Amino acid sequence: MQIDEKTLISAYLIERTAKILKQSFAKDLLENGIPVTVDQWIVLRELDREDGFSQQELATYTHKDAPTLTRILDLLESKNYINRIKSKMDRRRYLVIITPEGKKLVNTIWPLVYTFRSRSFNNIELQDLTAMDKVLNTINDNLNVAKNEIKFNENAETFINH
Amino acid sequence: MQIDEKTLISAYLIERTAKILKQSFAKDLLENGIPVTVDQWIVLRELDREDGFSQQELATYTHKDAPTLTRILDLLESKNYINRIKSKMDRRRYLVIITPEGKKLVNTIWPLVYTFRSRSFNNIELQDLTAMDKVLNTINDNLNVAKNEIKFNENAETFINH
DNA sequence: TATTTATAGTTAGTATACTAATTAATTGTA
DNA sequence: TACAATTAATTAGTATACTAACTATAAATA
Repeated sequence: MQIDEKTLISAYLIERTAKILKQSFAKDLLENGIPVTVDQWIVLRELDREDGFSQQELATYTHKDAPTLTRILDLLESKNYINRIKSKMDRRRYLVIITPEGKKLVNTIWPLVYTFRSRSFNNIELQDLTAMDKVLNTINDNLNVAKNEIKFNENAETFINH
Repeated sequence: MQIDEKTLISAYLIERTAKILKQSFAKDLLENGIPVTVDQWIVLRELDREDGFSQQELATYTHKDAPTLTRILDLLESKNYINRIKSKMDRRRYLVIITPEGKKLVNTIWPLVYTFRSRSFNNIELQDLTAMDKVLNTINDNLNVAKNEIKFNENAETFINH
């Protein structure tokens, strides 16, 4: 097998696996009657970790753009899981706060996440995982995207889809 | 570092890299004045490889669902890159055909793809790539999705985002 | 053959990614 | 201070993913 064909399959696998990870966890949420989507969960989880962010900060941490975050927050607010509070320091900003109901929902979801993670990464050897991370980091470097990014090992939890 | 934290970072990297691969190639298309999106390219490329498929077959090969494919074909048809021809054997079906203009566009895009692939997979060692593929295949197996899938090495080209 | 069931494709509606434009408020500067 | 530039958030529009419902046709079966 030639290197070209090899990288083609690898790129396919990266894209396919990312899609499957998201779809599978979405299915888990649905089957457990969780009334938020995967992307809403990402935002809610971050707010549970620490709230009072401006929307801009929250967008950065969750790797969502401003318009997308606006709509996700609209949905979360209509379900009473978050609130927007006008900042007194800067009246252009809102501080985004998670509600008690939001915190309660987050606690319901975490066990599903842990189960999902151990299921998806079952039977994988640590040395292979290390090699994969090396490849993925290299691709990211090659595509010149890591520069303004928050370090992976500090903030992976705020972006990952589950 | 514990295994839990390790898998968290790995999952983050998979999802992030998939996103970056797509975004970067989309940027390449845009900067080169290519008048189709990445997903339209995926469909067009498959039709250039072999056309005359029904939409259902095309949907399977490109990993798109029927409504998504309908809309992508609508866009490609309005740009005169493909045509739908009513099947005489089964009048529910269309046969999807690439036009000469479509073929011309595909030939314009291929060089961008090869450049993109070698750029993104630069500085990567073959043994690490092999380990990564092993991990990704295991995750796919763990999430029970490989069963009805076409074998990766036969059809990666039809799905990959670039 | 008539009816039921299944299939191909489309349409409609929601959620998210992305770009561009808009509004309101703040900051920088002449 | 007045004006210009910047920033935070929203709104609007296009593209795609996903689900559900619908139309037309074909296949299965009573």
